[in-house]
Amino acid sequence: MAAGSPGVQSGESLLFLTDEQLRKGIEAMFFAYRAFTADPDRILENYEYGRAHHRAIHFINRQPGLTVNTLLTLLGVTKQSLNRVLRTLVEDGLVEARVGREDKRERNLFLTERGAALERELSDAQRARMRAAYRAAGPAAVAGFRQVLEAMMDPEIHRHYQSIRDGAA
Amino acid sequence: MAAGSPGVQSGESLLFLTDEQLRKGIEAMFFAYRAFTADPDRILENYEYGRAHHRAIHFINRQPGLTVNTLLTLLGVTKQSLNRVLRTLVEDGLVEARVGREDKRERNLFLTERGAALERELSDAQRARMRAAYRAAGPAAVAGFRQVLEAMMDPEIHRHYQSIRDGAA
DNA sequence: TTGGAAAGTCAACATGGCTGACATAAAATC
DNA sequence: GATTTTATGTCAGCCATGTTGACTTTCCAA
Repeated sequence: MAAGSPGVQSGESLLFLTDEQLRKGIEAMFFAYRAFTADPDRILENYEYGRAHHRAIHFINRQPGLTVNTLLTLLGVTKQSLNRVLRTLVEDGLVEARVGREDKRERNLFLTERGAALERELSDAQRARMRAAYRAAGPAAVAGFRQVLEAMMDPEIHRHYQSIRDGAA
Repeated sequence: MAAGSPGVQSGESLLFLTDEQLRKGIEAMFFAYRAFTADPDRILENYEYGRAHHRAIHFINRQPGLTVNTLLTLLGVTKQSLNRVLRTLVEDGLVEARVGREDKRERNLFLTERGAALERELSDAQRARMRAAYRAAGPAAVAGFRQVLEAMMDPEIHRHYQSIRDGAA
């Protein structure tokens, strides 16, 4: 592993690929992600929920009616983990799981009014921080931010991401 | 909460601040961070360690001789949580905790050769993904990526980040 | 009608957060 | 010199959330 050696430079500078630059990116990801989750986490403490509930609520709001299996793929956890979370959300009346119309084995997930209210509270907080960061960095930086993040995702997830990226339902 | 209304546009377009754009950034952060941690996590499974050990090793490698308290601040966890991790790393001979020279209450943390070897294995894997993403996105995008992440951090952590950003020791 | 997929459930376990309480050593302060 | 504060370590226990494995129910489709 040729540490820090960007190799012979072609036309464009490759200095942005040094180990030093990569390390800065890695640390920035760590610190930024912690801030990114901090606001919703604080809100969730007031309820009896955790980050896992937030994620489920987010994607159900995003694609109302999505199946458990789809949600499983998006979240990248086991059905047992997800089930524990979904059960409490359904019991508490934040999520409704309707039997599928075409395939009755499937469950289509929807937020109730209460679920939507919590989703709003959580995403308002998360968006506020993101908005401040976007504003501070400017539109060109935001474009680069998204480009790098997309290039970092696992290809299969990136396909999912793209397919839901531009349309709500 | 004026959902999606960027308000009256001044000279520069504010379309990048719409809720839709923010939502894409939020989801991109989630998916990218998962990929970001996936490679080290896979390696750590072979040892008996977890993500917490990785983080400790990373920062000890970054600032050899740093104190437990400093590490605590960087990681943002309780001393009990960190202690559990540090104890196993010291017992297993990956980390050395030397009594402070000036203040003997302090412990200065260093990686042993074995610790440094694991650090290299982990960061090589993490850098490989980051490098591929950087290369795919290009230098301008990388600059924007870092800008947005820095703007997203909590101010206090951002100060820490900046102070160690450009120098190794 | 039967095989297999989708979903739900139970049990058990690991990791890594947390709090609270307490111990020790050393520095700092009175 | 005595006291307080600070840095660290440690024990015990709790919680959230991830895991695997085994099993059941439902129901589509061959």
